[in-house]
Amino acid sequence: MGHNQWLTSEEQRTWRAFLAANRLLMDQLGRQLQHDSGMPHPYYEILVRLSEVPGRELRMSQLATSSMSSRSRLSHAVAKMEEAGWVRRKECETDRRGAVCELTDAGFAALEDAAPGHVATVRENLFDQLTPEQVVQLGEISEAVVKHLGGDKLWPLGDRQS
Amino acid sequence: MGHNQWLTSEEQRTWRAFLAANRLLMDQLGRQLQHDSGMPHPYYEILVRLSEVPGRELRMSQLATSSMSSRSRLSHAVAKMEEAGWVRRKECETDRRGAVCELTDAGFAALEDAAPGHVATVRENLFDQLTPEQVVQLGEISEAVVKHLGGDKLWPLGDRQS
DNA sequence: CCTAACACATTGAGCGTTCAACTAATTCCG
DNA sequence: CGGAATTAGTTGAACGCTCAATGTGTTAGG
Repeated sequence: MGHNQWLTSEEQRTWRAFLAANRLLMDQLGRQLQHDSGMPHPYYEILVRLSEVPGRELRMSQLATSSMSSRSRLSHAVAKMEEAGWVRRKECETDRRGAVCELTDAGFAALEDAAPGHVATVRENLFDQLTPEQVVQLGEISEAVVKHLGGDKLWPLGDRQS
Repeated sequence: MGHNQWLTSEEQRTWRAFLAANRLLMDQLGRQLQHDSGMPHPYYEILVRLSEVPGRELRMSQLATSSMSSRSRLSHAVAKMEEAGWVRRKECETDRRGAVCELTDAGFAALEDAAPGHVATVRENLFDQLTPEQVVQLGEISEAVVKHLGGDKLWPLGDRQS
């Protein structure tokens, strides 16, 4: 692994602030979404992915990686969301093992309902606290981490065309 | 709240990278800790706080805020860690409602066992991917978020003496 | 071909977290 | 002082996630 065994004091400081910021931010986001829209944050992310793709449907596998879920997590989540009527499972034409997950109109509507409050929370608690340069910096830092953790296959993050 | 309703495209990009980085990083950390040391990441953080304080004991309430737990979460967590023998509950002398949580020798040992692997994972997946300037930037960004989210009362984060 | 290895997706048990409800002690204030 | 509001901490049910195991379809290699 890296250089020494321990963190420098600058790294320590950063690490602790990072942990605190993340937990506070994510807790806040989750609370807001759950309270105002009755969905946990990961479900929201799944709906977003589906809503952005042509046909509003995706193979379970691609939906999993693009929403950073394990397959298992996604299965459970889709089961719940199917009960809620937000999503529908279909068989895959080209691979009989596969399943395709399709966003329903009700699901799209739920997403449209949830989005404004969610975005406002993100803005208030993150972007309103940062300078424009810091927004860029945070993006670069995050992309470096994602790149290392194999998130290559995530989506346009690398911003080549498409 | 903030300016407009939506995020700029730069903010969008940053936000998605940030979400991906966080989930990938935290999942990795949790997996490593659980696998190698049999504890979830939040428990590790609690042990760390206790280990750093004189007497290795803290009021439940302070332990909760300093580890960014809800009271309820901490109660459940301490119950589990008490079963594991890592921690012990004592009555509070000055407030009969209160409880004090004390780190046992076994708990300290468990922490010492877990630390090297954990730190190595943090280093490999975060700090080794960043330039020294980015480490500073991430610290500043995180502190801005923490400050807004009322993490004032967390701990020396604001780096006044103490 | 036909089997062995692999990939897709689901399932259930176990666990940690949340939320709301609750007990009990303390503080505030008229 | 004495009652109301606040604060400390716990509890149980509901729920999402992880992990390991399973079923089933696909691909590769002898």
